[in-house]
Amino acid sequence: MEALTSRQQQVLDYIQASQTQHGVVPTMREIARQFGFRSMTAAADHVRALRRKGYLVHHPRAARSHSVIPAMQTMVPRSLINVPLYGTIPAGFADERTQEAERTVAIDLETLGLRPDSKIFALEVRGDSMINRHICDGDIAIIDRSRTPKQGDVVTALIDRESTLKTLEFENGRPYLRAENPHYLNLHPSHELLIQGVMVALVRRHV
Amino acid sequence: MEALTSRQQQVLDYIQASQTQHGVVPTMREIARQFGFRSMTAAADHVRALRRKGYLVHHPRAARSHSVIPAMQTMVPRSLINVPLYGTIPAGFADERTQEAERTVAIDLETLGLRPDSKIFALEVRGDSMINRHICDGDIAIIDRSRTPKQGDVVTALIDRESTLKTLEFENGRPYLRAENPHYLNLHPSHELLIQGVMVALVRRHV
DNA sequence: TCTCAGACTAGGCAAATGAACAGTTGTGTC
DNA sequence: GACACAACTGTTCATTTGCCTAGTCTGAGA
Repeated sequence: MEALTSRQQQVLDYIQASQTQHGVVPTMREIARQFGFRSMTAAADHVRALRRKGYLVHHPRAARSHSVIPAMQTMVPRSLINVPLYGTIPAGFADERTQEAERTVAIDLETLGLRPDSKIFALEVRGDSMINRHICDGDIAIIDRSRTPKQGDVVTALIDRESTLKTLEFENGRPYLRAENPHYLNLHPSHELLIQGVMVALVRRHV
Repeated sequence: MEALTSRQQQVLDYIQASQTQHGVVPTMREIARQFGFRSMTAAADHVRALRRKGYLVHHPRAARSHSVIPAMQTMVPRSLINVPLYGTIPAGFADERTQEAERTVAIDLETLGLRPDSKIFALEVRGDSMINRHICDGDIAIIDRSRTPKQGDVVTALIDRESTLKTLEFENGRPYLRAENPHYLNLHPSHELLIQGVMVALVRRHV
């Protein structure tokens, strides 16, 4: 894609910002006013240059008909979903409980390399039981419920009506949960092990 | 939200479809033509009803200025941006170099608690020099260039034509870069310290 | 020095467009 | 029957808006 001059970039940015903020593409006169042009031809020149270079398409003679073609958007169609973010997962959570989530996180499936049909939710990490796997208190774990857990996976499981993050291990064919911190004990379930999902990604806010 | 008549629903669907397919909202005359109305007032009446019932907003007298309000969008306004993801940041990178990024990452500004005017890019972490701060090889660091680095911040700085992630520290008022791994040496810059940005978040793909 | 493209000023035309007014028709409701 | 309202027709008007012509200025190359 042909490079833009700094002024052309400014105009493109303004059109794009106006489109997302007001939902409407600016007219030539609005562009001219925004940049202090006393003539609309200046704006028209820039828009023409942006069209020529392939950053804009438009329907001739139609009002406000410019469409920005963000390079990224056209090249990589992004699949974005909002997933619920739980502080702690209550016992027996199910799909219908989605509205109980306090917050949501926008997840880009492609960036994280996930399949579109994955069943995703997010869980805020409590404590430092997984610190040796570099999962810290306050981190947001992205959990896939549709994935079948394998040995060594970080999984979230229901223990004493609270869900905790642990590493799934096997001993003599029997699964148990290993904490990645020597101060924590491993959990050998007496009955059935209730795994809620496999951690597939992690997001950390750095203050 | 007030219910729509079937005809109003059809008009709303057409406006919405036109917006996503052509990127442009139809005019009154285009709506009329689509439905075979011989008068634009019919279209105008429907659009007016949709406005009254809260399904559309518009800027009076502005052409093609109707915006559909999908229930979801109005409830959760998300500010999502695509940021360039660099493997390594070449020396002297600047705004114009954006197109050199191999990939992009979709970032939800709200989830990460970032200001909308932040200048963000992403950097793939190489090596384990920050392992004691739980930043691993392969992690994606989200860097804000507009933030002023403070003591203790994880920053990316230009060392020997390669950018590395380090902790910013001060000794006798002079800044230096500390590695969070005892096997790595701290960097005391001889001349000027070139800090490219402050790490504000981290994303990790967990296989 | 000449040329060319980018970035503008100035003014104007014609098409595109929203909106208003005055009606008509059908459906349901009190 | 009176009334309200959705769903239209037909027409006109005032703006809004894209786009055109003509020309200036400036800096980078050839």
